[in-house]
Amino acid sequence: MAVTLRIHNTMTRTKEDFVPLDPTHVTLYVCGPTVYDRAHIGNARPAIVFDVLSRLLRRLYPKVTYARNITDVDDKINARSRESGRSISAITEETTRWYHEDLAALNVLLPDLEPRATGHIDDMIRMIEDLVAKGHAYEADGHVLFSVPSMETYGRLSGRSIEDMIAGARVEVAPYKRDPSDFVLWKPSDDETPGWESPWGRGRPGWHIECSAMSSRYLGATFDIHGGGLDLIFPHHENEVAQSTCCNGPGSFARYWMHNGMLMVEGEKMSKSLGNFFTVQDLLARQPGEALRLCMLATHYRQPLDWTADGLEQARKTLDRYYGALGRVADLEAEDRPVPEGVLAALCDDLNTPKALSELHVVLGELNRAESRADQARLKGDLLAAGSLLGLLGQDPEAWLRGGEGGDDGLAARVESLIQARKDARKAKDFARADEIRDALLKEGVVLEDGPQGTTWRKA
RNA sequence: GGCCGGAUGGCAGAGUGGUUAUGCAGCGGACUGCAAAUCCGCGUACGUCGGUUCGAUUCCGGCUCCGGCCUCCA
Repeated sequence: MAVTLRIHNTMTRTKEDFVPLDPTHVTLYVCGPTVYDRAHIGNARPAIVFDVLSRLLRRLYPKVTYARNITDVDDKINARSRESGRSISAITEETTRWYHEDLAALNVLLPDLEPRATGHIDDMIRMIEDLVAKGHAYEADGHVLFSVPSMETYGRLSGRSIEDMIAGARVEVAPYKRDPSDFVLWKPSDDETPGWESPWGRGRPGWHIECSAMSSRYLGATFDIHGGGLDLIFPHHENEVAQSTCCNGPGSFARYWMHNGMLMVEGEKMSKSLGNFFTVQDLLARQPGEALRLCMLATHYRQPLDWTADGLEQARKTLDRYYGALGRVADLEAEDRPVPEGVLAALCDDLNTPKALSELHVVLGELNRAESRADQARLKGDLLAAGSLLGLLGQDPEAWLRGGEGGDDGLAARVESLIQARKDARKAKDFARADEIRDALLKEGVVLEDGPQGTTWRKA
């Protein structure tokens, strides 16, 4: 491999060379959704970012196992069930299906594994038993709690000391806790709440234990990369580290931690109370998924991303340019090409997607300038190779430019006949009539473009 | 209050101890019957105050502003 992948490791707060535990098999775990509601645009960011990472890893290494969990045990789900009267499973199954549909629209590939918490309760119970046996957890009042003071290095990932947390604690401390910073591994369930039999009675797991149990089951006690949103560093990931390393030994668990930045909307914090809360579904009604994806990749994953209508519009226009160029060479078989060096180098530099996109623009310019068929075929190949690594430019150019799969045939036929009528008018030098046809179509959102091979059309 | 991150041209957004991406918008030109698309050319930006340096947007410190986390939010 010509290039070295470098990634910013939250654990060390520095950019490091990525050296996998096993160069023949790279392992990646990303925190997936809690399935109680439609995915919002903030949920889409890690999905897209780590999708690009997984595509890149597959390019660089012979085998990659990417696991992304589904959290289907959670008190928010329980609350939703009580409010709506619908069963837990109906809610989680429907929400999971929505999640898959939304991500598919964003061209996010499925991970290799998508373990569900409810399928791994036994693994979690075993892990909790182990932690109790090792003196890192205790039972109190029907709960099992992780004993934070039992772990010397607690707080390393999030960079905070136990004193900081006590000083800043703004949550009342449950009376059964030995220490205010202890957190729940297992809690009792009443008859109305989902529960599983355990050595501590009927109950359900705490939030953090599922990721520790499932990552260890599928990727091993020690694996390469763990990803998620910045807001998960504390407490979620810190607690995962605590559970897993206390169970499996120091130095185990994730070797590199990657966290994506948060999303803002039109310069403001995204929140339901401000009414600036977009679901992926809302946005897909306005713009194609590929435009959302490009918009997401136009900002580096660790930076805060300001989601704006303007930015989304710009992303769509950018794709119009790419697909316009690809449409002009649609009849040419693309040469089979490696990913352009500049694009690959940018992605290998801590997933610098904005830089990669600027390199892609260079290729676009070259394609637009290319005169020979050979150059065009080569550059088309470059564009498609880079595009597939980023999860972009995979559509049929004509379908994109004419408004996607849903375009009605009637429109196409009507536009074609008007183009013919305009052609006749132009031949007869009746430019007033020709312009009239063009203007009328433009009012309907159809743009005509006269080229050397005749007139083509696209949606505005 | 504690901990962390950010501030780049009209906008978005990379990057760099000295030659200053990329895109959008704008301006000029080529092409076109006119457009559109495409191509060519143009804009010398790095919050603020100090320090280090021959030289700082880039390194260090103060300040201001913005954002995140502080026990179940991606």
